[in-house]
Amino acid sequence: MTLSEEDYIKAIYHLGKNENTTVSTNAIADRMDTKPSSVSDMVRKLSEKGIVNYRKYKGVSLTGTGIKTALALVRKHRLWEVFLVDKLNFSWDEVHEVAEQLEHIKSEKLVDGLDKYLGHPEVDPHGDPIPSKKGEFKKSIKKLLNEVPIGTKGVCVGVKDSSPPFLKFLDKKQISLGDTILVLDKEEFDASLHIKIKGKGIHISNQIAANLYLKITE
Amino acid sequence: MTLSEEDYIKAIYHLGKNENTTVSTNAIADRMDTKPSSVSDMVRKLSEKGIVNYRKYKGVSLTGTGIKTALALVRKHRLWEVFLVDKLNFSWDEVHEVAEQLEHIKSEKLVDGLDKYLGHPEVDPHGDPIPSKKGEFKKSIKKLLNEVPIGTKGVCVGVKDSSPPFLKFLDKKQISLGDTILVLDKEEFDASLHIKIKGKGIHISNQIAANLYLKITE
DNA sequence: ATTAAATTTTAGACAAAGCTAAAAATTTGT
DNA sequence: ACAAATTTTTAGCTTTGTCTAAAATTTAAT
Ligand SMILES: [Mn+2]
Ligand SMILES: [Mn+2]
Ligand SMILES: [Mn+2]
Ligand SMILES: [Mn+2]
Repeated sequence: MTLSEEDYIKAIYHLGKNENTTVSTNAIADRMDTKPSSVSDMVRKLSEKGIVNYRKYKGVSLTGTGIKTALALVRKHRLWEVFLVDKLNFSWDEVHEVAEQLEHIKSEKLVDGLDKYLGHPEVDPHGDPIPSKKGEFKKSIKKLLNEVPIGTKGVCVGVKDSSPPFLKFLDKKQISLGDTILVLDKEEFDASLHIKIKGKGIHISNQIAANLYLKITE
Repeated sequence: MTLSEEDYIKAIYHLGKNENTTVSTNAIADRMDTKPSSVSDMVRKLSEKGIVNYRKYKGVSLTGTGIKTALALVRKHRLWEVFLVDKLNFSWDEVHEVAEQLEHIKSEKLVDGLDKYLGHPEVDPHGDPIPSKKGEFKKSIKKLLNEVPIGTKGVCVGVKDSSPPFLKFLDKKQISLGDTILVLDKEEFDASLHIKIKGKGIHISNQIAANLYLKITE
């Protein structure tokens, strides 16, 4: 499998929304910053190799082997992201480009070793689940922090309100994207939340929570 | 710089024996498992890019930029080898193939982060020196263990006698390739050696020492 | 139901990196 | 010194992955 083929497989996988819905030529071209004609060529080749199902003009989807291949790549990509953040102190937004390269390194022993070394992590720094060696993984969903039940744990992955005052306020409260948040309790009076973040408990208003997206696994 | 170009640059560097002697087309082809005609093509291309000095039929050598590029690659290769052995418990002889891939990952932050994370190692698991970020590094030489002065430290990199009895004996003494050895003392009587290996001191005959190669830096 | 618009595929070219076979240059042996 | 052997280069082809422009197909609109 070439590097290029692998990137196409991943793109088809992600566009299929973790389901295995059929995706269009243009969608792949857009995502990969390439031309539709190049996609047509590659998709025909992958089809001949039995990695995708493809009928001209009708779109493309991954076969069984295709899905397996995609999951192995996603696994590698996300494990490397964990490595970069946990061990080399990369920040949330610096990991993707490098992981995009590292995911193509071919060595089963390396992936297994990395997985073990990192303590078999279940999610990457963006809160996305890491498929197991066998390709099993939990679904993840994105929700507003004020809408999840007490006891929920997830990764802070975005803001609804991106105005400077709100971002500045988050900064003051030391809440950053990529932080893991655990909902400890909710006040009945004003629906404000007690959460655990970066090891310590803090108290935030419902209004804040209503503007923070959490990625929750399972 | 493409992956292929990088591998050629490294080959030319290594064939130049860490000096910058001129190397032949066939030597490159042999080392890279490719055909001389392919080498001719690539060498012309690298020459046009200012990475090698090349006169037809007269051999090739690295330019200043060529050497800098080669050293950066060697640095990455050897840092990854340290990572694989120290952190993921790869053995001595399993690292090369994977490092051959990892050395091509492009990210300055990654290399710097890795270097720091590994504690700025000076030699790789084979006892070869790791160039600094600026391209400085110490020379290394290979000597028989019985020929080095007291106080010498190096990596066990090979045996002179590779007969089963000797190898079996090394195994019993728990001396393996890749081990770091420090010469503590030498007995005047029989020139036997007290060495430190794997943290503890042991005593070995001169005959053993005379069949073990040590790679010494500086 | 046609026509227009958008999407997708095909045809033809190109750059990178490799190969084989043939030609050119250099080195070696006598 | 000169023929033979070896080394190196060139010429011509192949594969992979990309592109542009044109043709084909599907979808949307009137
Ligand atoms: Mn990638
Ligand atoms: Mn991620
Ligand atoms: Mn390499
Ligand atoms: Mn090495």
